[in-house]
Amino acid sequence: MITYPYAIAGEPVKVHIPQDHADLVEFRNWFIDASERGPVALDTETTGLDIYAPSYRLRTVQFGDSRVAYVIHYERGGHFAETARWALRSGRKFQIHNAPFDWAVLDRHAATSIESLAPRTIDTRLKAGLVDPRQPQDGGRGTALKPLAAHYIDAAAPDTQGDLTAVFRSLGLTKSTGWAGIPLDHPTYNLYAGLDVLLTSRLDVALDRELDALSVRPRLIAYEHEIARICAVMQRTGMVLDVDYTQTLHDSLIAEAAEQESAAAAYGVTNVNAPAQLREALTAMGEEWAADERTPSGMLKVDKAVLHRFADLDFASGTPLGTRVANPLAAAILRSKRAGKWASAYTGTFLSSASAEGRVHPFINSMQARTGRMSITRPALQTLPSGDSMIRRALLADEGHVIASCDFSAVEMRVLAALADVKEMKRGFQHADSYPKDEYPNGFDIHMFTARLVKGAGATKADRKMFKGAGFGKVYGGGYRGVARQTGADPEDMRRTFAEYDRVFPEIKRMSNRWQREAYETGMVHVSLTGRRLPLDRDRAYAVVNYACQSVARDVLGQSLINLDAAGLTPNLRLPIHDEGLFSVPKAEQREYKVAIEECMNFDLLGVPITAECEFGGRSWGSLYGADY
DNA sequence: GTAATCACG
DNA sequence: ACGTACGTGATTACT
Repeated sequence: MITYPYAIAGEPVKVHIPQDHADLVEFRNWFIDASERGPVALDTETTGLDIYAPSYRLRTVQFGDSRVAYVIHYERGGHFAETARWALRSGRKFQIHNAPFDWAVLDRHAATSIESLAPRTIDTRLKAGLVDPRQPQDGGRGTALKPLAAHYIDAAAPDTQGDLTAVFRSLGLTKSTGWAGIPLDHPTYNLYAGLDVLLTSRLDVALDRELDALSVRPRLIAYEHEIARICAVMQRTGMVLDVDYTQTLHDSLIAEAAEQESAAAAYGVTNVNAPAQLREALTAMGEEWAADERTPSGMLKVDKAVLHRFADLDFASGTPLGTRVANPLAAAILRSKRAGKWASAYTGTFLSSASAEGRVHPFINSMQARTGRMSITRPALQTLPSGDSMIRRALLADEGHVIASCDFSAVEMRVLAALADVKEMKRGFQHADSYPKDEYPNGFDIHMFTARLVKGAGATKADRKMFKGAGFGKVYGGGYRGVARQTGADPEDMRRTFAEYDRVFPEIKRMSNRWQREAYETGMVHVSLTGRRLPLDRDRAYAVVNYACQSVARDVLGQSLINLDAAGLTPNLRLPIHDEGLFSVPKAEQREYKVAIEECMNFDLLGVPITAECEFGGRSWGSLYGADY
């Protein structure tokens, strides 16, 4: 046995590295004892983040408690791998920091399924997010192990990930090649691998104390673990990539970007992504900027809106306006930047992240934003272009299946009505089905309802648009000026619309004031309906309305995922997209699935019906956005 | 690392 | 008393 002594918070700890069969037996004996006393901390070291790539390897599996850690060299195979799998499958409880990552690794590379591990996992990252969800850039500690360990355990705890990159460099490796290339016996690598579980073990105890002191509901913690499991299974399932289509599209986007870039070069622009060059060339062509077309640092803006104006194109549709002479450079920049971005952010990542089986497995972070909202990365499948179907066309339902999308109808408005107990708004949602068909030909619409409430039966589409803007303003905690700026409406008209909105829905402002007052009294934290802690920025307390609505809307989606899982629909789930679930459904059974899915996504929230409707497409996701396949 | 930009709900 | 637009991820240029 190789042993590295260390100290955490002034207490001696040991990191053991078994070298032979006898050492592994010693580990087994420790594991039996330790796991009888309580949960054991678990972590893995791997070759990187591309879990589904053919060359991926699981290098070590670490187990530990507050005093002792064992680093099992899984990569050596034989008894080493066998011993790690024995412990993993013991049925014992584990503490993991950011469990979904290790679940995915162990599921694919250590034959231990997510379904087996998740019910006996405590994720310290989830717990930390329930204490304070803010990321470092928002004034929080973030939920990485390092800052949490520094705060809760030992301010001098090493930055095990960050310090290793320095070790990588000293070995002639980089941040990306280091994890695969560092020798398995490297002392720092092994010590830090062990420290991670020692810190996780101690962190769990500290977080339990904190959660208890803050009266965070145990039910909420359990709920988040369920959602994390469902999202981890979604990641493992992944989505079918139409590789041939994607490659062809990728090549044509690259060609388009190059072609338009050379068109721009004729005007002296050698790099369309360099704002300074664009400003100079466009100024030289006689273009002029309005006073508000400046970046926060005061430079002239050369964004999509400005370039559309110069190119005489409608911002939304991209069609020629005929209001001025179109600037050919602006048009070339727009086309080149769009094609270049789509190739690098979308088709390129699809191709480079696809597994050998031709599926993409995005990382789904089930609790990422400060409101608890989920995020999806590598690739960012929540942010694919929706105005054009070509990118979504690359992603397919399974063989013999079609894509289905089930999205909530105006969920944040409904949540607002429920939370603030907005009488008239609740009445509208409650009777949504009983209005005459000629009043709402496309189904009930809250914005038209509001317009009619104020203007009577003669309310127009233009009225609806104004009240829709006001509704969004309320949900975002904005004012009439901001909404007017965003929507292009006249500020004076919007001011009147806001006043009328407040008159028919007076509860919103009252609730906003109450929430803000309560937050000031209780340390700038709003506790949501589900018990989630939502820290507020002192100078942006008005954002509480948005946080409350966005966060409860997220929990509506979370509850839907749990309902879908209970109904056996997790194998069909593909992605959670804020107010929508995306599914792959057998082509011949659409009718049955529609009933089953909608059953899981329709429920009551404090007297307000939350409604969702399933829409079916063809084989590709793009079919829901106009593509013919 | 920060700023600017653009994609989404 | 007044008024505040919310939350993300990814890429590229630049210091």
